[in-house]
Amino acid sequence: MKKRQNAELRKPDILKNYYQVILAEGVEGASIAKVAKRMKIHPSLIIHYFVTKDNMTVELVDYISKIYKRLFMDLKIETEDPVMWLDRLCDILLSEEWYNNTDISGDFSVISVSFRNRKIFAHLKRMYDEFISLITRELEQIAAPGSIKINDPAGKARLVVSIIEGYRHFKHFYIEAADSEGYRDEMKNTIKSIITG
Amino acid sequence: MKKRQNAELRKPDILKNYYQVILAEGVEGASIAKVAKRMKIHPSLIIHYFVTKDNMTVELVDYISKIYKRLFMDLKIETEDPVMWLDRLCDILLSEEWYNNTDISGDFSVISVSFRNRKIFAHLKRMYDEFISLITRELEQIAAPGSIKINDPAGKARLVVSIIEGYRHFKHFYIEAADSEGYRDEMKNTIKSIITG
Amino acid sequence: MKKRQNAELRKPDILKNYYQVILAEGVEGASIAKVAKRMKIHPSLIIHYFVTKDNMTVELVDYISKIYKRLFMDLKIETEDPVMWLDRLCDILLSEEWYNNTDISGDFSVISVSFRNRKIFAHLKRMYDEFISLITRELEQIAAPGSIKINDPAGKARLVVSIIEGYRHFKHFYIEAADSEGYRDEMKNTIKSIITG
Amino acid sequence: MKKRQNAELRKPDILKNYYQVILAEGVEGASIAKVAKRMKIHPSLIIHYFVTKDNMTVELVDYISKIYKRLFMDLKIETEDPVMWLDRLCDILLSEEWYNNTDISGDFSVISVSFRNRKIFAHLKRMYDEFISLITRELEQIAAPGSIKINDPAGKARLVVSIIEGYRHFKHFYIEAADSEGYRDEMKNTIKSIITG
DNA sequence: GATGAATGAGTGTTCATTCAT
DNA sequence: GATGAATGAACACTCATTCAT
Repeated sequence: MKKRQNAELRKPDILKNYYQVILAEGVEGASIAKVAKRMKIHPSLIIHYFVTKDNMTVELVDYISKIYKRLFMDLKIETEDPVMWLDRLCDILLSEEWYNNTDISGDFSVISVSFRNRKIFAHLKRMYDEFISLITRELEQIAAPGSIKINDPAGKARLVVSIIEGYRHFKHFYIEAADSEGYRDEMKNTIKSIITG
Repeated sequence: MKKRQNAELRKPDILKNYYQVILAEGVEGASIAKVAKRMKIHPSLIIHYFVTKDNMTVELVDYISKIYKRLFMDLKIETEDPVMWLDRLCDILLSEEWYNNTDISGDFSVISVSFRNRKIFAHLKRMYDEFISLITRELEQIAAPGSIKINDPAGKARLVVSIIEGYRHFKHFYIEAADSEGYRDEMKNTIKSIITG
Repeated sequence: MKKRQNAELRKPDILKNYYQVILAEGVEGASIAKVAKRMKIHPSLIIHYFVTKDNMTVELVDYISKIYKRLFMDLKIETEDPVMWLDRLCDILLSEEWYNNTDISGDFSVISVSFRNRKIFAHLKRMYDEFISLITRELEQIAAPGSIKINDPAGKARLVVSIIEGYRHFKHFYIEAADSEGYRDEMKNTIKSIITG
Repeated sequence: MKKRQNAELRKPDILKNYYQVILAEGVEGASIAKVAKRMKIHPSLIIHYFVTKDNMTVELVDYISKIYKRLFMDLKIETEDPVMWLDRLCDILLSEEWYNNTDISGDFSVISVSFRNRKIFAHLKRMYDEFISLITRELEQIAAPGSIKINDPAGKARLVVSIIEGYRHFKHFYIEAADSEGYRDEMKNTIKSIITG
């Protein structure tokens, strides 16, 4: 009846479902049993693959990291002009699409766990590190031609990431606010002025 | 054995302990039993006061709100000069002290719950609304004398709050970074330029 | 706010509500708390009146007995002719109205408790004894003129009661059966032939 | 320590013990924990097999049905003569042995639940349906030779079942009555006259 | 008479996990 | 690889009851 699969295939599948459960019910509501039910497999099988729930959560962070990274790498900015490139980059990071693809609900869930779980903290930090490097590289490319000057691109990247996080954080509560577009514009200007300032 | 108390005294006491448990073990680890154990009372007494755990969590948000508000109201900025006032305000919002008093771990916990619990969402939003009004009022006072011009103080306040949240969010992962002070300075400048820009 | 009342008035009121809860949720689902909630009073007040739940249940049986007795006493058979009287009596005991007034669901609940609770058993038995006497008296009156002969009216009454109980018992499962009327007719004939047989 | 068993063996065993607990303490007193204690297994194992208590109760009805059916099927009436067969059948249905084997206390418990639980109602009704068919078939066999005439055997069977239920119901309260034997005789005559009448 | 505080036992159920198959 | 049996701790919550007010 059940197809035999190997870990390579099965594990990401389980993680995906685990993440879905977390999105639906939060860390406090997620359990191995619910993931198993969702997948119509036996809970023991999940243990078989991940040994402990804790383990699975750690691997989940890496799974999310990988997805986010791919998401960012897939960004296509179709211009060579540094000014437009920068503009486009800001647009993307504040876009509705990016906001929706990067699931802030799930992020908050795992981040909230990271306060008490060193491993999760470490793996999440690595994810942020990677994100910052990616932004840094972008900034360096933008600055390369010389028309735009960016001092300390790594430091700027950190600022940018932190502001984006604040934006997402804040947006959760004010998502439907009438002037959300005006708010986003202000955000964008802020980021741009930080980068070039 | 039985210390007889009333709701007025007991409820905040329970909430305080509930919060401590959440800080120590996260929402996913917090339970009525653990709170009761901490207080050396019977779990059912907690139910007696709050009827459901959900209820208690909602009341916890209000409890936190009240504390944050008082924390902010108690700020004493001892100057009359608008420029220094603004400087001091930024200092405070980014200060180690403020960061430590406003427990981001707890915040993330309840925020992460707010994604799935409408009541908690509403009560948390009200807290943010209040925080924004407080900042708005500060900005209006700063702008009142005329030496500093602040367009749309409410909008600015929102930006500021969102940036502070991003700062706290980010700081969690980079708290021990060598140049955290430099980072804070950049943050402060960013905020100041946003307000006056 | 709350009107002070005395036991004389309050107790039957509580019993009435207790009975309603049993009808709605069965003995297994009935609790002091639920009765209190229904009446918008404090559970302790119920304890104050009845001391224990067990006590209250025993008093409930007497309360039901009283109602049933009154129900029977209020029957008005408007004829003097013994044959018609008997006919009418059977009609009543098998009538939809009687069936609905005597709540079999509640009866089963308390009877099922009577298997393990001696007091309840005793009080319920007394109720049946009374019912049998009432029927016996009816039969004696019917037989008095001499046109109808009834041997051992007390024994007959017992048979009648037992058959009516079986009828009610059975009806629960076959209440909507198409030929329920035909079934009732057969029942009626059976009872009549038992009485006069 | 752990005796490994499978559902096929374990489930009826649990149901048997559940029934015993219900007999001893009623539906209102029966709990998963008590059943587990009785069996010296862990309560969660019961949940493992039945998922919910409700489920278990439904399955209990089927378990009882099966036992009753087998009880009836095992009846051996050793005669070929229709008159004696009928006589013997009535004897059995009113016998002390049958009364004791069919536990009326348990019956009342589950019946009282059936008023509020549709599933239990349905499963109990099916049990009665089966019992009625069995009696119907008996009556048809009795009538087959032609010496005894039985009109509408199915309808008669229903009457018989309802009277037996009334008998059992009533007997609970008058079990030790001095003339219980006389009462049974009258019952028997009533039933016989119904069938052939 | 009426309420609220407090208890402690008990409820059904969920959970992560272990082990045998 | 996959499932089912089994455990034991924990969960939120309900219960009847006691006591002080």
